[in-house]
Amino acid sequence: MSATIRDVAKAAGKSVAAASAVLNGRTGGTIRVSDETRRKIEEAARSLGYAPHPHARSLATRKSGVLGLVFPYVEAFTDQNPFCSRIMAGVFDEAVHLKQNVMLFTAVAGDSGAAPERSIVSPRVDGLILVLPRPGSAVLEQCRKKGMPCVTVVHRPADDTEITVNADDYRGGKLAAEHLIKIGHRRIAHLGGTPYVASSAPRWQGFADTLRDAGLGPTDEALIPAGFDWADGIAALDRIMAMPANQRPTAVFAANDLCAGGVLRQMKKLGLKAPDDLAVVGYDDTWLAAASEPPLTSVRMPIYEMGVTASARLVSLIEGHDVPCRQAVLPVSLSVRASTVGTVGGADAGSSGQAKPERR
Amino acid sequence: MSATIRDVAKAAGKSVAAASAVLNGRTGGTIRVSDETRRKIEEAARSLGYAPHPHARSLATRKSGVLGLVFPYVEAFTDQNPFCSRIMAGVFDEAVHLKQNVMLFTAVAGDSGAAPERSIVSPRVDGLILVLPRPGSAVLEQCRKKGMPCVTVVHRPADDTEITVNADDYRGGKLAAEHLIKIGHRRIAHLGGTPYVASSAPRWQGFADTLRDAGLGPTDEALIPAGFDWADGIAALDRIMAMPANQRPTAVFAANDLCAGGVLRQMKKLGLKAPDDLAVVGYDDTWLAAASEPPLTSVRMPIYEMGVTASARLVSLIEGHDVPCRQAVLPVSLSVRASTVGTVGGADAGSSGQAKPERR
DNA sequence: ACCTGATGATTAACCGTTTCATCATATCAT
DNA sequence: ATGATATGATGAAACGGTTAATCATCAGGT
Repeated sequence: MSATIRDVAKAAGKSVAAASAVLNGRTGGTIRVSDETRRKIEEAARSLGYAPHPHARSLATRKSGVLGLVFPYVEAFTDQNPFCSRIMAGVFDEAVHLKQNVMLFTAVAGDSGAAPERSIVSPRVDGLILVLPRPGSAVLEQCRKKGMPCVTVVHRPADDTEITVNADDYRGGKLAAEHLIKIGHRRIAHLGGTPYVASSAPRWQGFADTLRDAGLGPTDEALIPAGFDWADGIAALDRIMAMPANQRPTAVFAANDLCAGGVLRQMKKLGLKAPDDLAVVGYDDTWLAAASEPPLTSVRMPIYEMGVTASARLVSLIEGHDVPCRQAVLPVSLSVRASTVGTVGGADAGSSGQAKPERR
Repeated sequence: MSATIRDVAKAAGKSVAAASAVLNGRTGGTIRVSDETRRKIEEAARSLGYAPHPHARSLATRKSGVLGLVFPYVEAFTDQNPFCSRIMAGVFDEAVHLKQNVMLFTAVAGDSGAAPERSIVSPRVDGLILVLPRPGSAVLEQCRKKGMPCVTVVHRPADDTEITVNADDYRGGKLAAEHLIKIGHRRIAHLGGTPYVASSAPRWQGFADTLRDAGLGPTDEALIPAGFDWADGIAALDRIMAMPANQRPTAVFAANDLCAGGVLRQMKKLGLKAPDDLAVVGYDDTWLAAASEPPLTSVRMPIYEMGVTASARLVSLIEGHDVPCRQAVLPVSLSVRASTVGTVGGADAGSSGQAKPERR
């Protein structure tokens, strides 16, 4: 059907080796061609609409030009939490920029029941980006065994040879605590602490250390176990309201924007107003934060940039350059909005969250 | 590095043809093997940890086992609108079910500036799913030219040979209008009508026809041009409030949930309450609808199912079965919540939107 | 003794590239 | 003349599979 390199060579009256060299710009090495030959081959390729067959090329070069992006569970794409989409956007954008393709996987057995790591870790991809909030992964182990380049995202590294991309979770917890302390709060709780999620512990650490340094505990009540969903926020608020009024926190630092949204929703239902009755800080600073009512103060996590970084590092790895600093930790910042400091900035609802990132 | 089929054959003391036949279950045809030989080959493959090289196989069989999923713009993944994520979820789930892989593309030139259709329409994939809200596409043309199997989603087909997956947009518009008429509204506007988006016209048609059948217009004021973003909703409400009170609609049918969310937000800012001051109907029935305040009545579009359908049809096409009914139109329904009928169903905020779809 | 058909398995071509090893010719210094 | 070097180009072997064509052996029927 489609023209092959042999067709091009024949049409130009030259050998396939010459054609291959010209078409790949590899004419500086052992193979040399005259300008005349180059012209003929290029002309033939153009007029035949030649495009190299990716699989044939991959077979010969042992490079596929494909990055595998692996999410830990099937619901990743359909989550309310925009985290996965934004990671994907960053990974994809940078991959395109580096002329790589992206193939999608989830690290759970399909209905065939076959072990997914066997099919994911294959020459189909040159390397893998693993989004791994929880420790341990058969795919990761398989990568090491087979020597497949691999970058983990939101993963606590098992040892320092692992290439990781994380946000500065400790600092995130610290920023939230500092902000709430600075605006006068004295009883502050964290909704979070999911034990198996890698980023939970450092966030709590940063938060707790800051409270301690300010002489404010942390008390036993400072950690209210909560997950990352809307429903977790609703449940958490109910637990707070069930506490004796004199122990009840005046501010909370939620696990993420979605959880914080649940808190705000439940407050509204109970007739409470943020920030007066309870100040609320979210995490991630997705567009949800800017769109919620009232707009949510949130720790901005550079999710898109984490995706970009992961792609860039993986490609470095694939090309054989060892990446300089194995464990990347991207900076976080605080977006202050009305859920902690009343109305800010006049008529505007605060900045717009992370809706439309720019390329670097 | 990894074991090849030749290694397996050697270890079993058999030919590669026999090994290939056994390992692919192709032993009924021209090639026959004894039980003894089969056992030896299977044993050898297991002990060597043999896995076939995908590219070598693809090269020989001219099938890659990869579906390409093409979004029209780079922001698809990072959009506030969960539409693209949900399509992707459906496509991916069904692909996994059918033992296919998914590769991601966007139909815009990367920073190389090269025409994307040349690299997307390639033997790298067996077929393509094109999410194409707007008419015309270089990728689509290229597909037809090269004979690559191809399914479009949310696309108005150019001719009836095109395989498409759509929701019943006409009925969606009708459902929204019927609902609002039934609960007593007489001046109803549609925020939408984006001319180049395929689904806009039929939605307006269904809406306008229903109004007409009820003897309610549509009047000139019944169509308020608006796009699909939060900001479009805000702008639309401002336009409505600028109208003379006796022409102002008492209900609006918004382009989608995001747009409806913008309307609700702006209403809150102006001290207006839904549904008393203005009833609002959204479209898509994503989780946004259930989570907004008040919860939004919305036309449910089976987005996830559209993705599933697209995958299933593409695989049929690839396998050579012509699909029975070329233009699939999936049913829509109406999720009634408090933004049109005050508090519904007592304490609950209405159903939960389309958060966690089940596999069929 | 000879043909027929079934059974079990192999050989080799092919898929479309890349790339190493080699070759032919011309130029240039000795 | 002769060997060395540079230039331009080619043939053929990988890469790791699939598969059509072929072959060897043996049992059964005539």
